[in-house]
Amino acid sequence: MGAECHHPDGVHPGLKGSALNHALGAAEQRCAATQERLTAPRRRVLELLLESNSPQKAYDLIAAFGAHGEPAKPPTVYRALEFLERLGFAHRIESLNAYVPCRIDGQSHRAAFLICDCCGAAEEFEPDFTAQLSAAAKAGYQVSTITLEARGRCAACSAG
Amino acid sequence: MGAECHHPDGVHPGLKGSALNHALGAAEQRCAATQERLTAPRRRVLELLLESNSPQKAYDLIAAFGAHGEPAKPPTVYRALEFLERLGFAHRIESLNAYVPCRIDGQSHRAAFLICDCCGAAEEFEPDFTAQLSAAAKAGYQVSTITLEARGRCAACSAG
DNA sequence: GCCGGTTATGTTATCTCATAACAGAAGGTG
DNA sequence: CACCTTCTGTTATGAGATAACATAACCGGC
Repeated sequence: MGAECHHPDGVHPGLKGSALNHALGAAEQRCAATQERLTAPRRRVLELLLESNSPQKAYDLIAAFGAHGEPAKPPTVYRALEFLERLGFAHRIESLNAYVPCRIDGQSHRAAFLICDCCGAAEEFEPDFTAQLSAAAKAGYQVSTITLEARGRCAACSAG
Repeated sequence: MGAECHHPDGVHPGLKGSALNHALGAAEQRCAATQERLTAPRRRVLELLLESNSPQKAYDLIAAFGAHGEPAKPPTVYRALEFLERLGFAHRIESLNAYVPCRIDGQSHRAAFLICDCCGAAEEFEPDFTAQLSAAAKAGYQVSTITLEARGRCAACSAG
């Protein structure tokens, strides 16, 4: 998936087989616990995100949606993404116009990414926004969501 | 400019008259100091950003570009924005697909914004990325740029 | 069981955002 | 002024996202 290099895709290998089923099952459970429905298109989009090892563009998901190569209609996928983001199953990476499955347990409403400009990997990490939230409070802002995107080179690409 | 409310546009009033000319002059000087050229279209786009009190969409700039109502062609404005971003005169706000003039002196390569979902204001602040940079270093990343966008409500809209 | 509200999907069309590609003009240097 | 480099003008198209409306599935009360 590397845009500029041939380094291993590394960090998040993409799930398959039983690991994938397990992740989807966990999502079902989390939905059931909150009266939300993981319907077929939502489940399919989550599956596509989990299977992949790099951020996926909406139109990649649209193209890959059908089991036998038929694409989805754009609203189908955008609606599913909206749902998955709302429940914290997926994140949008603004600077890439792309989507990733959430790799961190729990629904934090906060996302932070290390994005490798070389291999295209996007690693989610647990952000410590203390400093920024205190700056926001000082300015009188009530922050509801906060995202951070750091661009650079991952360990493998720095070394290579 | 408020999307959802009628609060004062507040934080960054938008420059005009001599303040605007002064800001443009300062930009000229900074360009001259580094062998860069603040050409007519670049200067015009910077002027439009400085005049406004809220983040501007690219096509808003395109529409407002001409002195007598003639729009610019898209590449004209996008090229100017690219230049202004490169030199630190402007920032793109990813989550809005919009642009603001840099309100902080010096060329930091770092931007952080408090964005009010109520009145649409975007306030730039000096970020302290110590915590996140240390997390990135721990993961082996070499960070080149980093952006942060916090959504919420500004002081005026929280009060109102 | 079936009615009625609510939520989700299917479908068409369109809108917004951004860039590729290439020709020509302007600046700067020997 | 010849050359190279950078910037601009122009046409066309590609990528990303949503509006609007009709239909279908779910689910609670009765």
